[in-house]
Amino acid sequence: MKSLEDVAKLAGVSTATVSRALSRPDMVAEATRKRILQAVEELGYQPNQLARSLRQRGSQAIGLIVTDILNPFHATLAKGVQDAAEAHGHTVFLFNSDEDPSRERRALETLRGHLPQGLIIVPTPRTRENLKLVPNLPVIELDRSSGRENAHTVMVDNVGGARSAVAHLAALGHKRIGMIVGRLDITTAIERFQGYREALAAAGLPFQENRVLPGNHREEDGRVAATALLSRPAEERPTALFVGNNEMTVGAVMAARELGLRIPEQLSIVGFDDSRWATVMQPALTVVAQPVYDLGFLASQTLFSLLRRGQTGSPTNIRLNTRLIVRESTAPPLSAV
Amino acid sequence: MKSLEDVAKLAGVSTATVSRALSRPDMVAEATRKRILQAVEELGYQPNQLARSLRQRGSQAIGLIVTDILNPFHATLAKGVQDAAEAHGHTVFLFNSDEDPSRERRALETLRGHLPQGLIIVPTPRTRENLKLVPNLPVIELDRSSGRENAHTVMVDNVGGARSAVAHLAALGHKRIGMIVGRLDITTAIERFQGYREALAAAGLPFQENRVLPGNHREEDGRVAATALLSRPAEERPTALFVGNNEMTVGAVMAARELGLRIPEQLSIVGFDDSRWATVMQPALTVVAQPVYDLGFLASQTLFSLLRRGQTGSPTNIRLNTRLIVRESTAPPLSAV
DNA sequence: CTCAGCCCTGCAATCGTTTGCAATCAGACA
DNA sequence: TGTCTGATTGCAAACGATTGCAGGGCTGAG
Repeated sequence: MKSLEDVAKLAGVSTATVSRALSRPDMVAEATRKRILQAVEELGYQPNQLARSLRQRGSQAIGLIVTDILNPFHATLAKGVQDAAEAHGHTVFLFNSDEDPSRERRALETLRGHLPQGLIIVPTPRTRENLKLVPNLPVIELDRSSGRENAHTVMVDNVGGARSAVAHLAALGHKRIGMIVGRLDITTAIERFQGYREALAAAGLPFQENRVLPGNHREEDGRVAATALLSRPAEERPTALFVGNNEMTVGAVMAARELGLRIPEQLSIVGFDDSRWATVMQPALTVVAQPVYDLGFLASQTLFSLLRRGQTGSPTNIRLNTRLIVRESTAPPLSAV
Repeated sequence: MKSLEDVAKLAGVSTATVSRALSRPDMVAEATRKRILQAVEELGYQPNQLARSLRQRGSQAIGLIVTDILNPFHATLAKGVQDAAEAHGHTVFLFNSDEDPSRERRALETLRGHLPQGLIIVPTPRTRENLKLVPNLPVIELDRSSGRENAHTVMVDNVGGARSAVAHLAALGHKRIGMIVGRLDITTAIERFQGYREALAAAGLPFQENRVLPGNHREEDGRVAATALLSRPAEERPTALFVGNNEMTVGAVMAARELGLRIPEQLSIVGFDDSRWATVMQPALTVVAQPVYDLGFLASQTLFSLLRRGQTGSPTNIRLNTRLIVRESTAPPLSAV
């Protein structure tokens, strides 16, 4: 590795001048600068970020902690965040909490050692406490809320999205609409559940607790919950299902197939969050689509504008709209035909 | 942020002793160490990685550059790499080249500034030159080969995988087997293409150039290529298609649907690389499955054993086996029934 | 010709660790 | 008691950048 000193020697100046030539070009004379830049070129010099960050007490980096990088939803978030960060000349340190608060904790400890400028995090139920590890770090909460006071958040309109899904089912004539909801200690699940109930009420349908089952966001949970909901006698069985996240929807579809229920004739399904397989499967799935990439990109931008302006008084709270995409997995119930 | 000095003051020793108490416990007296550890605990001290790495001329981190983080294949690789790295107490700096050599170049420049211990990279066609930016860095090439001499590689048996897919089709009675191959400047595509030809030869089928079309690995390329191959008159049209990567397979399936070809009755399809939608779509897709997570995990492990032992003379070259999973998208051709 | 003022540049301290070397101290041994 | 050994500890110099301050040279005005 070449250092500032090598460049300085070659250009016949001091390291201070080289440093200035690179970071504050207007402070050094035209001729000197040219000479320095040439030396830089010749040696293939690249600044040592560690030394720079150490001296400046802060790196040109931000942290990103998602809960499941294998989920395309999170991968897309990560890409959005990275693209925006790159445009601001920052590096992203990506960590994976796997929904596990103790892994999240470790990620924060590691991250802290690298003196990031800020953090974007998809919270777990323990994020509130864990964030005490990084007391003065600007944080943007992404997709979910941790419940901290004055937190900056970038999320989608979960209530509205759920409402539109369930309203769609109700409009088709469904009376018995079930829901597979996520973990109720996570805000997205809570909000989607609320939207479900609001839409039922708006359609004049009764809310029945036994038509709702929780799951832990994984495919298998969706299958188990759907199997339970759909195994009941035909006259009680839900004719439509609203599923609270993408992975569980796969499970629900599989369960319906195993039970021999044809979609959409015998069962309508709406999922939350669009995905590759939702468009490829047959029948193609009706979903509440989220602007996932934008979510990540905006979170990143919000963080950077926060960094530029300093922490202003009032927190930023962004909600992006969802969009109902009606495909082939929803149709009027048999009885209504 | 607390520093070594804060801890030293509280424990009544010098910073040198604190440093040693943490990194080489046997060098400091039992009693002192206890006192220091308590001070560390009390202050919530966390070492500044930047200072440490600067001094040690190397960070506890490795770099990972993949070509498309949105592709679940790469996301899974990343998880494998990260899990193994974490087990070794290392951080992973993840970058995304998007198959773009100049982005790859920038990633390498950024990475270099952080003094990583090593690098795991999914090469692009320009990786050979780009790697000159990081002259002495231990590198593991993942999934593909860049063509560098003595490179360490961790890949799958692409030739064998392709052979098994095409042999399967031939055994079903297909005579006209087409292939959608990737970019022929990427080794995975070259090898899979080779496997395709070997299998044809082994089955006594002629190789016909006009049954093979290249694509750029994206869904759209698969659709275009498949449309071209399948639009020919029924008596020339391939009755089976082997597609060289996961994204393009989606496109091929879509194209077949648009052309009104029923799978598998009128067209058999085998894809390379398993995925979520391949199991969910109907008919479920027959695929050549790769041990993706293991691929990433092993690459990471290989890198760490390399770091421990130092660069030994002979390069490590690992090939993992693929596995043909026969589902519902392959059947005997109509003519053979 | 002198001197103020502006540009440009260099000196040297600093960021928080690690680590070679030297100093200190206690105990052992003759 | 004097010396030696070995275990602990501290001093101070790195690592490679940034930056406040001061100095040197040049310009132009008086």
